[in-house]
Amino acid sequence: METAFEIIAEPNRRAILSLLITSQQSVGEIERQLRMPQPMVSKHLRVLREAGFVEAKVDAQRRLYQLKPERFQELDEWLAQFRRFWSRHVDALERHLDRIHPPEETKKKPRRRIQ
Amino acid sequence: METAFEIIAEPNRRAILSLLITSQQSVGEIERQLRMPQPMVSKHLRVLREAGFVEAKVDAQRRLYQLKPERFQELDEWLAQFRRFWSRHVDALERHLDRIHPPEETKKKPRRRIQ
DNA sequence: TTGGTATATACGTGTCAAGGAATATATGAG
DNA sequence: CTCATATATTCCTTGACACGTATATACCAA
Repeated sequence: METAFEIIAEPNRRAILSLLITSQQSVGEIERQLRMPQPMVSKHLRVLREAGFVEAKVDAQRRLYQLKPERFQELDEWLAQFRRFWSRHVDALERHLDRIHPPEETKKKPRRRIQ
Repeated sequence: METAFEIIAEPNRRAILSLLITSQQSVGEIERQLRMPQPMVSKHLRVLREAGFVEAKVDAQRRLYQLKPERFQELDEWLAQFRRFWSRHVDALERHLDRIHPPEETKKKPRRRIQ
């Protein structure tokens, strides 16, 4: 279990990460919100921490976990390779739809010129 | 193995996907470029095809595989949740670095004003 | 038909990680 | 100290899946 991809392959870990977007959370808070046994939460948090997705601050008996950005950027960079590819397709779809159903004259979202 | 995340957790599958960015490829071409046994290539391609990451066109005995965009967009949407979070951090880091080591007067990349 | 090339599938095996249960460690309160 | 709360760790079992080998299927050529 080394790559960022393997880490986020696990659904419960993704759930934890999403929870932490809003704000830092203690283990107990995560446990309650996700209705997950506490040892399971701790184990997933350990994986996330060792992988660099989160970090923990000590607060008395509690540990407050929060996101760290680096690994997300790494994922984003991999995806970026494909972005040019799929945006080509979005453009093609847009052109197609525009032909079927021409865009209205709205000032707000100027449509990209064809060619 | 249902989610897009599980599909791309496998390194060989990511390698195949990256290969296909440039252009469509036959199974044999992938096999040679990745130095991977042919049955392994076929099996990973099956997973990728059933998951909607690629599609195959028949060309005589060969199958030409190419990328499909939808699942990539799905991954991107998940990552997007975190983008606002990590860009906050990039900004903070930039401000920090600027304080340590003030930016030169270069016309090309105007630095964002602090506050 | 036979043979050759290209790709897919089936089967057996080993590894690895997720999950559950029990227990350990740490900190605070009284 | 003792008890309670919060979190971490250990042990075990089980299932999934990646891989290798062998074989099957598909298509073309002669």
